[in-house]
Amino acid sequence: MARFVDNPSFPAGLRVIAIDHDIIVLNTIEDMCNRYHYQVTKCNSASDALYLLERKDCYDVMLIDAHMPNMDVYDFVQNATLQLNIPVIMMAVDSTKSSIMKSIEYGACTYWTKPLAEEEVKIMWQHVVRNGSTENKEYEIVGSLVVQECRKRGREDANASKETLAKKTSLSWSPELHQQFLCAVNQLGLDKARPKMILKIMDVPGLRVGHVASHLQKYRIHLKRSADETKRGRTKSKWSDSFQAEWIDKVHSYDFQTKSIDQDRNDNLIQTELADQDRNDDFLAEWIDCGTGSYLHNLMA
DNA sequence: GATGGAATAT
DNA sequence: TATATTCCAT
Repeated sequence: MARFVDNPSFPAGLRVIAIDHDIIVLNTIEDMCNRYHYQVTKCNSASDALYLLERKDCYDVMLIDAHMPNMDVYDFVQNATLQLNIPVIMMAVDSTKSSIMKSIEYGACTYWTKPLAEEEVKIMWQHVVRNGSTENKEYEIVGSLVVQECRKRGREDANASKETLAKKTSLSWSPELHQQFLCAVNQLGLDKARPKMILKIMDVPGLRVGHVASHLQKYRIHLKRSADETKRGRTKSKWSDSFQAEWIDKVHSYDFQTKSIDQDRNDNLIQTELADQDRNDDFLAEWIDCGTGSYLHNLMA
């Protein structure tokens, strides 16, 4: 975004990558973009798209056909948005509610029905501005996931695949995401919670079973350590204490103003608030004990 | 083959 | 350390 702030000619020069298997569509897009002095790169195959997107920071916005041959476009869009932090606009002839919803769910910022309306192209830059306003030096915010940019920039081979894009990011378990995780775990019961079910209950776009499995593993280790400490009579180890405090503090600072849309989650937050008012110290213990006492008991036995 | 979980790598 | 990935058992 910085490149636009002091640029009086903006949005002229907006860098657009258009991906569609149909050359005619690409040419139409190019014509329209030219009228507004956008700089267009046309691309009519999945492999070209991957190749062009290998280098980051080359485009401000991506237009992509929802039905590219030889490509799982939704998966691609998901990975591309995570990695590139640019707005993605999906295009298709059909505009059923389900396809629009799916596009948005996978990270597209909007969905255009073909043939494209010139007005849409004209105001395309607004999506870039909106996207940029959520920009942060360290994080990209994608849906409800926060993804840390990968620091390493290893060389990549030419046959870049979606994995190449996907592998560069790592998920950060924000307090709110952890909260959702806890809700799911408690709903299932800690002893019965399995990654796949947790994932299903959390229902967070882009979150994968591997993410959950890894987090669950860490979470169990934390619980076990905490239980061991208690067993040995040391009230609370500095370590587990700071872990608890960290989550609690972040949850507090995060969300009590921005209530969740999701009613379940809202309820959980309210529950959290009440627990906090009553006994701040016992907050996490109460929360964990809810339905998971037996697991803790087993650990401590 | 799908899944879960521990071990291991990054 | 946090998270991702691999490896092995079920």
